[in-house]
Amino acid sequence: MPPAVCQPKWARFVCSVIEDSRAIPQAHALMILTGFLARPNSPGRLIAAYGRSGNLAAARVVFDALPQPTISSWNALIIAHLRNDSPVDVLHLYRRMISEGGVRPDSSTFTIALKACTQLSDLDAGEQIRSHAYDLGFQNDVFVSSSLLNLYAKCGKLIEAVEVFERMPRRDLVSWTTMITGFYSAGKSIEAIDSYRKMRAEGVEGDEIVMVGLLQACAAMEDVRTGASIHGHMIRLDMRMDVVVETSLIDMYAKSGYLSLANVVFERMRNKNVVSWSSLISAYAQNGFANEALLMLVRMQDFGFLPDSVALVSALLACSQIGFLKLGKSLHGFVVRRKLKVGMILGTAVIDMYSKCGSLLSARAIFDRLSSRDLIAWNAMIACYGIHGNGKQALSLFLEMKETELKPDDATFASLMSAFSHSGLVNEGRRWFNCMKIDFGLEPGEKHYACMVDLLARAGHVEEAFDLIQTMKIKPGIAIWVALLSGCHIHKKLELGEYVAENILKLNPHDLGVYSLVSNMYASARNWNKVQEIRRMMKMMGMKKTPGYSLVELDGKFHAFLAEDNSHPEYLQIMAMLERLECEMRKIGYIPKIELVLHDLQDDVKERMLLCHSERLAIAFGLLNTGAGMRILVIKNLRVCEDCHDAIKLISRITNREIVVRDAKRFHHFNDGACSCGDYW
DNA sequence: ATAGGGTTAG
Repeated sequence: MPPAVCQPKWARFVCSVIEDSRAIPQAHALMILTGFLARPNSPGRLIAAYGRSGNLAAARVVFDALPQPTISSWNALIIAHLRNDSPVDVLHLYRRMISEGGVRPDSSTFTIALKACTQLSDLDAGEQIRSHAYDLGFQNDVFVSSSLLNLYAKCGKLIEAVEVFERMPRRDLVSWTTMITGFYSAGKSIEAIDSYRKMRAEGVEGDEIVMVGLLQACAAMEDVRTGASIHGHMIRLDMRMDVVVETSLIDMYAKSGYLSLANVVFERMRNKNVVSWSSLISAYAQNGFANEALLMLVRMQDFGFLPDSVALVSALLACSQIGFLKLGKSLHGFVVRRKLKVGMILGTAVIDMYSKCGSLLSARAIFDRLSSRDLIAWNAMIACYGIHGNGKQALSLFLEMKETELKPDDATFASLMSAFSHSGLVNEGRRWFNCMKIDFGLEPGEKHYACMVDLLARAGHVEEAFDLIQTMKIKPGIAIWVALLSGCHIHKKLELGEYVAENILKLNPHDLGVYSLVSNMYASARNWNKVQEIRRMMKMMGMKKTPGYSLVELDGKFHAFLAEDNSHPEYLQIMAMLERLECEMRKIGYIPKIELVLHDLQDDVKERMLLCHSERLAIAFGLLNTGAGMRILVIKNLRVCEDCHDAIKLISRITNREIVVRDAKRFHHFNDGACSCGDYW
């Protein structure tokens, strides 16, 4: 034992050195030599220091050497495990402490144990801890209560959470914040904002952490007004803006569609981390700016940040949107090389990327390799088969899923029904549409009805489709009537068609495509007055057609084509190619469907317009710039017209190429004069 | 001595 006079010195020395993780072992040795370790709180300090430095093993050695660990040592050891992401061990140690007896757990013991339960979403363990804490008289402890409140809220037990909150004798900023984020994570954003108002009414001042919760709630509601006013409030009060707050601001602006504001916040950040970069990438990807998202992925690496799985998921989403298979593949490779765990979210993103880039088989291979699959993963894979027009596979996957303990939801059925509608599987469609309601208790929504009407009407069961619409509890929207109308058009049900057309016009559609469908209907019925009227309506309303465009990738660069687009540098070669092809096509029976062109023009001008549809320009460009036998992938934002569909089939045969076109609804794999959709689109 | 509330993704 050192002389008593030395102790304060030792204490100061040990305490200062213990903050430096490299010096902990030396401090440890000194503490043993000097007997300092025998002081009541010293082992706790040492264990905590080892815990902070991530050296759990050493923390345990110190603890195990204690003849009679005090509560501070127990707590320090438990906290060390919580800090090092071992919530399972936290509960383990907690139970060991209880069963070994000798110490009385205190408020922080319960607090930590409850936090571990929250991380594990283990409500049962939480209940045990709660009852133990209450037995020992901690029911009014703010720390225990807010930890319990958090556990309930994060596990979706909102009623219990509110109960705990209301029983608290004293509510401080932390308990309010817990309640607010609890409401947010239970999907009750309005209640979250309301709670904040109540908190202020009780005179509690907010800090930057509670603002994060509020911003998340605003983001969920896409309420930029409230979000921006919170932002302003923070600036006025000169609150500390740390990375987390700023990232929440970026997310709030992005989710509300204000990308430029999100970008301003991002550019002004003094400290950026991987999360802030990821949130910006996600902002761009979610708003359809694939190019910007991918640029940011590159830029973050220039700034020394390695993309984490969140950034990769967003980048994969961007690849899906534009059909960037090459980059998607190399991102997948990056994931494998970095040995990132391909969890469900990343796995589903990879599946979605392969599928939307036309590689259905790769998508399935990844799906089969996932170690666990949740509902979203299954839904995504079923949707893959759907957009590729493979209804039978979609169904068999659905049946496989039914055998798991997962419960199909409305998204599952939306994917399944759309798969049926893309494959013309009428009987299966009828059967599972009814099953959805009867066996699964799911009320079909707009999407499900639209698929069913489309399926029935196009298969010729127009009246049945019409009857189905009559039984709907919700008011049928434009999509449903349009599905019925195209069925009427195909099957020449002119009388019903005119009635449906009237219904559609009453709903004031804003899409010019809908008007041309209606106009075509009237033209088939030889109702020229109506055709004229619609033409006048279209002019009067000054409606612009959504410009159709097609994308094709070459050497990592994307080339975009509009219809009749002469701006591309290779325009002349492209046109020459298309004319050459048309000549060949006519020899094997191609007749341009000039009736699809609505304008009052000479026939040869109409033919020319068809020839210059964006997908054909993109395909010709692809043919010109890729070697024989290479597959061509074209992404189109609108649907492929009937004439292009015919034409591309012939082009695939003449050029002996596999041509894949992804349009607004689905994939068309053209090969040797045929299309995978079998003209069913 | 230690402890409760916060950011991004399919």
